[in-house]
Amino acid sequence: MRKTRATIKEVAAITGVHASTVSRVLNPETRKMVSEKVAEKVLRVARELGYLRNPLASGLRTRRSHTVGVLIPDLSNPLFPPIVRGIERVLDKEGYIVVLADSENSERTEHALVENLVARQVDGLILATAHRKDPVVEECIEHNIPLVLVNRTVDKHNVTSVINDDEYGIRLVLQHLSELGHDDIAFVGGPQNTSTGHARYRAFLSLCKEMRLKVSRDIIVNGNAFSEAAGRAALNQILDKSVTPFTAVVAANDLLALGCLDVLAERGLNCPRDISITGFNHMPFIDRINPSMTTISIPHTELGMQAAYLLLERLRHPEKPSKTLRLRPSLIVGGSTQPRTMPVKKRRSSRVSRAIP
Amino acid sequence: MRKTRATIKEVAAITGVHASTVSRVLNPETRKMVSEKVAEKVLRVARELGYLRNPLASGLRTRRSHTVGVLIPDLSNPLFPPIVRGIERVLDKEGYIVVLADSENSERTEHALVENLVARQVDGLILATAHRKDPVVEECIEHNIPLVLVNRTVDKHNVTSVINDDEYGIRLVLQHLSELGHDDIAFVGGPQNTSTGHARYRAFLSLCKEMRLKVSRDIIVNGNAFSEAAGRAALNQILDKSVTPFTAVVAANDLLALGCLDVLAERGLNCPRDISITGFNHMPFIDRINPSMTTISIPHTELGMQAAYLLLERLRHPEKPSKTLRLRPSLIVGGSTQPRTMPVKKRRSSRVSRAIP
DNA sequence: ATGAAAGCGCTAACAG
DNA sequence: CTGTTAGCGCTTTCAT
Repeated sequence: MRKTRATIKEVAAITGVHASTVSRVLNPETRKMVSEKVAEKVLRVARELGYLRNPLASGLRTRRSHTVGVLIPDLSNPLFPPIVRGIERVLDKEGYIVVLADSENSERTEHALVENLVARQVDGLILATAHRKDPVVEECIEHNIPLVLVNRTVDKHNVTSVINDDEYGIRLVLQHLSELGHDDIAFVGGPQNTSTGHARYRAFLSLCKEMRLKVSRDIIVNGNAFSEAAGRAALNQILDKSVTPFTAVVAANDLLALGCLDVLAERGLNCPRDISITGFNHMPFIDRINPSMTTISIPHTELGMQAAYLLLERLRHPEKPSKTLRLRPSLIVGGSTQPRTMPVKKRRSSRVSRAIP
Repeated sequence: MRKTRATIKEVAAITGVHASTVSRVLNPETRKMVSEKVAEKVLRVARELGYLRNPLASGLRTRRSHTVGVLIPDLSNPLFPPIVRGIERVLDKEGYIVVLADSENSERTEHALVENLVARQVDGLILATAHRKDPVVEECIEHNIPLVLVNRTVDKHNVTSVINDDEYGIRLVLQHLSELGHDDIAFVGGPQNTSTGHARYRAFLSLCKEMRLKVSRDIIVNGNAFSEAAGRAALNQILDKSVTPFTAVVAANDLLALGCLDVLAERGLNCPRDISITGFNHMPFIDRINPSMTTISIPHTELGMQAAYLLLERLRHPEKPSKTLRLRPSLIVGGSTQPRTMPVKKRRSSRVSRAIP
């Protein structure tokens, strides 16, 4: 490669044809308009010169940048890297590049980033940041920007999205606990302004009913974040204020579950002997902690790949209706759950011992 | 925003000035060439129309895309997300966007990705993929692409890079173990074709000498990857073939250390009672496993941020000589290390018990 | 099947 | 200070 890259014009000059012919050859869609002979020659010269199409120039002309923006709330949350990877794997193969933006969980940042991406003519956007009511999503819809949500949905609009089947995940967890004999089950949920937090909470309520497990509101608390701190706070609240005894805790996410684990340890309770805990998400290395976590494994990479496929489809057929893809998770059984051992009487006393640590 | 975005021309027409004047106003560098009055008017109109500069067009003209490519070998390795985040935080503030590419550890992919990025006129590249001899790096240098390496260096060229001070990290680890009374220390290293693997290995050797710790080649094995499997293989090899007893293992990375932990458990040895283990990198959640890992915490986000700063500097002053920034890590003491308890005699017998599990 | 010409939106000389 | 002009590299009518 030389200091300044070869242009279509140079290829044309050397081949002895006009620039537009070269353009036609180099563009798969118009290749057939040119005779075999000329095409071959052009291709040869282009290769010799190490010609690379300048996407800025062609994008300026065609208004397509072959660039996709991906917005992530927090790349250091282990949930997202595999999603990004899945997205990238697909998009790269299709000749798109991925512009990654990490909003660091700030909605203002998010807005600015989207604006920036749109200014840069991204062909479409994949958002992993969406809340149930999300102004940024509204904005994209208004401006008619091809959009796919991943791991999230919004309430109002019917936006194309690919998500985990959270109800099915909660079902797996409850079935597992139920088979182990648990039927007084506490719930430590996630923020209700996210579709995942909401869906898992709703699923817990409705499935408990369906499976004839007791539902007691005082042992159900939704945290304000998917974090260890929120998990600690929620379980502390339950243990301090509830009157209903329980033998298991369903957490809406592994981080919440870790927080719960801490609380039990602090209060001298043993997991799983005294209380079983389940997580959700199957974070990397979550099975290496002690006790290893019983949790729900979500196909994150697949989530990303499907999101990319859906976006490509949207780019090619913008008129098609949007749809939601739900991927099935699976249960990972770890050491954090075990058959319920304590008879009802004992549980009461144990509850007291928890309340007065 | 309307269907089609406002252009500089429209702003000019409405304001009653020429397009170039608008351009001058909108460009910070040339703003002062225009009178206050006109500038204000232009700005107002631009805001009203929701004007956003088209970076493709300006990039085509100026040959600067304000885009930076970031190449990562494996985003699902928890090492990299914080680096990417740091890069992004800085670059975003400076008006650059980050095109992320994950080579999935394949050199061919890496080559293709770089070519693609270069074709797209990225202003510069940050590579976290570099090997000690790296053809892609050579390529970038040849083509004179502003380049910064992060977490890696190459042997041959003097490429701007920002890395962890691995020697200092190993020093911290050895000091810690030495203070605990260990002086027969095994080493499970990483791949020697990476600068990190190599540096930690060299540091281990030289610092053992400096600190008067015994160095026995039969309890020093370098794995072929920074992975749990490689760690397992290496420690198994040591335990099966070595004759030198040891009371501690220094692993070049947390994943390797995890593999070592597995091997000990399989062989009925207890960490830290029988053998202390140290990791390197301070992976998220590594302190939640059992025993929690004594390891070296690397300022990953800072690594990324500094890489971004160095790249910006390179873009603005390409003539300045390249330099290497070394960031200081710190020691995190966990439960995987404890004072050496076994007297020498006992160690021998314990070695036998390891060899015949 | 190919060439000519125009223009995507912007910036940079050059005038004035 | 501001307008004129040209052109970045490519695609796309429209002719031929």
